[in-house]
Amino acid sequence: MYALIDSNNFFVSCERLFRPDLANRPVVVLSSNDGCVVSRSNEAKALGIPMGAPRFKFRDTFQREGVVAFSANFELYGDISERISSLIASITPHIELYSVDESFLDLHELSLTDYTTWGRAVCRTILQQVGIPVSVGIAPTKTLCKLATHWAKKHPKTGGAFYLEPEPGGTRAQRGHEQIASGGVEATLERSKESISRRTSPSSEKNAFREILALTPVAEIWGIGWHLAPKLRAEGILTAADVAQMRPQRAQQLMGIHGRHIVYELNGTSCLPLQQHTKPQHIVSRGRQFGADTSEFATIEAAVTTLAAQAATELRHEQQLTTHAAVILRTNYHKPGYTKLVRSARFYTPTADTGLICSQLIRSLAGALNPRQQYHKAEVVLYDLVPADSLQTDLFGAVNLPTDERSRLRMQALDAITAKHGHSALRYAAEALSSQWRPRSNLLSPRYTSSWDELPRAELRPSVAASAP
DNA sequence: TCTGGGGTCCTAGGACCC
DNA sequence: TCTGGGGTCCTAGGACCC
Repeated sequence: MYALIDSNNFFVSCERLFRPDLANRPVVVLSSNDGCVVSRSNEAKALGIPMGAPRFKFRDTFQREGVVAFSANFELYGDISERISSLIASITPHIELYSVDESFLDLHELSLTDYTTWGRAVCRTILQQVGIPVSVGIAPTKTLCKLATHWAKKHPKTGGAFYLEPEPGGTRAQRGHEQIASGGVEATLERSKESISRRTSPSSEKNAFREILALTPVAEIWGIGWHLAPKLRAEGILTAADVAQMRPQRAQQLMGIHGRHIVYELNGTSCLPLQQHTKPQHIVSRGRQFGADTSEFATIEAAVTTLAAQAATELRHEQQLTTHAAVILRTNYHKPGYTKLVRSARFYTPTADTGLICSQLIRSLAGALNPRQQYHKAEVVLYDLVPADSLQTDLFGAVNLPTDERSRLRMQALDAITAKHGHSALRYAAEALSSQWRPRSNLLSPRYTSSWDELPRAELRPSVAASAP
């Protein structure tokens, strides 16, 4: 049995944690450059602001409805996320940290008798100790946990937790392959939409499983995205109940191996085990859209150096080395004549040296830039990673060992100084050539929990306290 | 005017091996 | 009816997640 703990409107909830005055008001958090909406409070959702909405298209709504917008404050969200993770780790060691706001738990060692009561207690504890509202879904497979969590979120009556119990034998064995009802695909889709909007809760506990599957459109199933959903609908497969009744072979034909897994998982057979130990990454990348498009080399050099330095830092943190780095410059995708420029560098001795990676990438870029292009975004990608403790070098690598050792110690010193004195204490000079490229984030909240200068202040005034009733 | 960032995995096809 | 069989590796593209 698994549980999924999923924070509600996570980024917005983090902002509200320090701004209780924003409760019950429409609040959104924006992406980099304050471009798109990436998190919405329930009030903002109710105003019809969709996920990913470009801010400029909803400026009127924001103004009219008094929507409060924030630039994304990832330092704050990361810190709050860690607090929740460590709280969950005290419940069971069998955890998969799936994303910044979601964790799967394997419940087999907890010997619970009442899943729902346990789930509600988890919600209360996290709300009380961290201050973030979460939803808990409990089920025998991760895919069903997702559905259960979704249900818990949509229905306050659940108290934030929902246990989704499959019927014994699964839906497929009992019902066989369903034919599309008369009237064709379109009519069936319409009927299904109607039934979804009309009904909000299953009529009885006994039939809850089948009904919830029948009320879940295919696009809401974990693993089925906006590309596959129309393909399935064209086949007359409209809901999770329909997917659960597919032949696994057919699902694999339409959706690849994931499709087969989804069918089994919806029927209560687990195919996706808990991934407790994070595997080493295959790729490290850092990219940013510029605050304003540019063709100036110095600005681009500063951007690429900064991004490469961030990527190299992450690489060292992961204890890996790269043998292949690339820099990608793009013009604006939304403007005619979109184009990109890719240059790469190879390292015959694997490295995580910021200076080496930066200088090679900048060198590869020099002369390649088209001065008539307005560049919109830069990305640095490090691939072909190898563990830092493996001593694989090229044929002549042994000759360079003293150099490599000096590089390793240099990076160690850089990381130590950064850890003690902050990101900008020690930088490569090219980073400081220009800050023109930096994205806008004009609506940034303070880093309440991770910067001494930005801690919230509380003042106790004895006179006020004394005169209060 | 203004449209995010950072990842993962699978698949098909081509080139190659004996 | 039935081109030999059984592989590996690489890449580009496509799909997904939050």
